[in-house]
Amino acid sequence: MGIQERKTRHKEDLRKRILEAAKKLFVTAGYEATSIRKIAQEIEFSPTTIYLYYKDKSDIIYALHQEGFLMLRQDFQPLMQVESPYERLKAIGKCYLRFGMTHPDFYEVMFMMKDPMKYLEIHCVDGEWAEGERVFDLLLQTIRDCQQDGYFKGLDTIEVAVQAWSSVHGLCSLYVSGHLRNMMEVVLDTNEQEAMVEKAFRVFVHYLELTK
Amino acid sequence: MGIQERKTRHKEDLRKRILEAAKKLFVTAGYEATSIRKIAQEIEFSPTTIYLYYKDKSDIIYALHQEGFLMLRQDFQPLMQVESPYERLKAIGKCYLRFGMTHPDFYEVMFMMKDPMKYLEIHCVDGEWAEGERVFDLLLQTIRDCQQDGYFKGLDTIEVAVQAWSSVHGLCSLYVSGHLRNMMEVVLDTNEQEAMVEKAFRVFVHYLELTK
DNA sequence: AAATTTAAAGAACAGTGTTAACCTGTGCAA
DNA sequence: TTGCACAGGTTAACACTGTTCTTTAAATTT
Repeated sequence: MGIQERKTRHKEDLRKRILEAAKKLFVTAGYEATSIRKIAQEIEFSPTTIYLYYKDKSDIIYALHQEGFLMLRQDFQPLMQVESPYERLKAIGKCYLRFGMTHPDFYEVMFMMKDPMKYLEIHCVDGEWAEGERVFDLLLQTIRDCQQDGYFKGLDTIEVAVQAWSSVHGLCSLYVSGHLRNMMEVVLDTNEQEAMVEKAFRVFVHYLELTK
Repeated sequence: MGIQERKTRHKEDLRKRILEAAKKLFVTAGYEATSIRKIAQEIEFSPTTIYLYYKDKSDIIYALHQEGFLMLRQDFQPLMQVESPYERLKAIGKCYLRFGMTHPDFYEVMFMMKDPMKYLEIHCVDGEWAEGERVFDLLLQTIRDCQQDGYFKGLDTIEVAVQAWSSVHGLCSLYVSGHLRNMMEVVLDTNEQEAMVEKAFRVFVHYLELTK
């Protein structure tokens, strides 16, 4: 049935077009400005049509959430080739920071907003955050490798991983939310927060080096 | 003019009652559920009356933002008596974490939401985030004291402070947003994230100890 | 050709922040 | 005492939001 195929393909196509329109609005105008009606206007369909392809708005932003994780994993992939575990760990940290700073909107959806996490709790069985798990596993494995090289002696792998994640996430989220910027303007009157993020990261790396 | 006084006092009173109603809704139902109309219903006034006392909604949430910083500073105050700078630093970190975990809604407004920061940019001259500055100064001074005791040798005070802030903020925000919870459920099937926050904090403290 | 399924749209509901226009009672000067 | 200005408060309305119910129109199947 070639007709059936073409129809389902067309349907998948529209589903994709909705997501593309949502992403366009999302990255240009931010989450606040991304409404169902504006998405509909973008693809020249009725707002209600969107509900034939996505359950609700949180379903769409969850799709973006997943797309963000795909991007992040693709950024991470080449780093897995780095042989030295510790250098790999540093590279992961740097890469994570760069991702957050170059895609602040995606970072917000992926790691800061409550909505996508609530979506998981409601729609999935329980905590089926596969995308997050995959990325975290990369971190876990790298830290395990570091421990075999003598780093993080006597420390629990998971605890080290959560702490490391918190540190880089803390920098990213303070950057994305604008809190770092405001603090910088007050403490030292500069708005070169990018430089400060890098410097703070280096301080963290300095701490890690002491564990060997 | 006793009458004039009573009137202005009554006006101040209503301004306070609006904020109290907003806070009540805020802590019981979260930010999302705190609407102008619901606040008005709570104080049994018309929604438009609120606009006679607050410029707009962001003005109200900024007031809550400030109130949160007042609470945090009050929590911090007794810690300033701790003589040992390093013990004081640890106490500040613990206190910050506890604040975020016991008042997640306030923490969100104070350190995670973009709105209050944007309010500052628009309404004030430029970066007049006095409340944040005060708290950060406490951290800065404590780290300076630590450095005199031999900690953080060869490191920049501000960079150390930003890094420390990022680390505890990272833990808090992952906790508040629910991301830590979801990750915990996947990696190790437990939802005792409070314990994990504490453990990750101890790992961080362990790092800091190595700088001496 | 008739019946049925399907995609899309229209209208509407309940909610949001916010503004302009309109009362309505109080205080004061003529 | 009358007229007036002004404060505090409300009503109605605008322009949005996400979402659902009902309806239309086209395509497919019988």
